[in-house]
Amino acid sequence: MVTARRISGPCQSWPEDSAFIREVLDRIGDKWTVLVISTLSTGSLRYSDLQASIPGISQRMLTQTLKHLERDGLITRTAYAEVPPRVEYDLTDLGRSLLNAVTAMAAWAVAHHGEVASNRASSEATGVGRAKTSVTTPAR
Amino acid sequence: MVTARRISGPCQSWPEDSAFIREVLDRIGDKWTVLVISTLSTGSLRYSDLQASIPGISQRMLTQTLKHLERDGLITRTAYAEVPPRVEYDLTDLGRSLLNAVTAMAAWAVAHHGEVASNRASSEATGVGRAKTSVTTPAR
DNA sequence: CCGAATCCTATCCGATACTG
DNA sequence: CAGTATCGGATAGGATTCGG
Repeated sequence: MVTARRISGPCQSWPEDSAFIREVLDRIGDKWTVLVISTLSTGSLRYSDLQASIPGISQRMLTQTLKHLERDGLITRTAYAEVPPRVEYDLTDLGRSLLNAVTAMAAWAVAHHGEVASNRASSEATGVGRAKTSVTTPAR
Repeated sequence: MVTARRISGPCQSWPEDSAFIREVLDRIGDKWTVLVISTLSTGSLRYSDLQASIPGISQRMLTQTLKHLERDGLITRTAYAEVPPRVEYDLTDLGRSLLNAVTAMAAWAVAHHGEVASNRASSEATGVGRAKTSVTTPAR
């Protein structure tokens, strides 16, 4: 039985909202969504601009990501029926609001990636996550 | 720390930091990490408590997630050499700092999931992400 | 220029069984 | 109680090719 939950402070854990959180994480957790959103933060861009601005992306993944974002109402797609086809993508207000949350995450990453890296290195040295040697018998 | 952003500035995209962002997203983007972190936010818990508090998780995924988090220095693992084995997990300061960013994401999810859902529904009705009917010829 | 469609591979993740 | 080991299905995502 859970004994230690809700010790003190404002109810931090989400009881039934976890489905929503996972829904959002499935979107921003994939490899390219965050890059696309952040690239679009400067203003509308066309398909080829996006592809050029996001180095390792394939057409398949760019198209798929754009469709998902459009479906969720985070970006808009505007196709101009011109002789050389032109399509522009832009963030919606909803997309921009997500950008703020994403940017907070990015700030954390930039601020703490060194810490994480050094922890990971020392863990590898002591074999924390690999071997079964870690008993870490506490002074007790 | 790095304030590193500017909503309506000229150059929003991060040139070389994207690797760090992806590193963090690979961690919090997986299915269980956020749940584990948020569950630990109330205080230290043992293995079986975590498993009970996170309904659909398997031992495999719980163990793997815990190891990753420990390796990155986001949680601590303390094993007591007792007759019934007891292991406690706890967030580090680094883990708590990430929790803040994650909570911001969760707040966004709770605040806007309705909007996203309705957009997705109307997109499905008009066939935005499925058919090739969407030409959306703008007035131009 | 902007995709769609197909193929193929690596990885994720759940279920199950076993150990100390 | 707290894991480890192995199998197998499902999926992400890259390369390539074709269409409008």
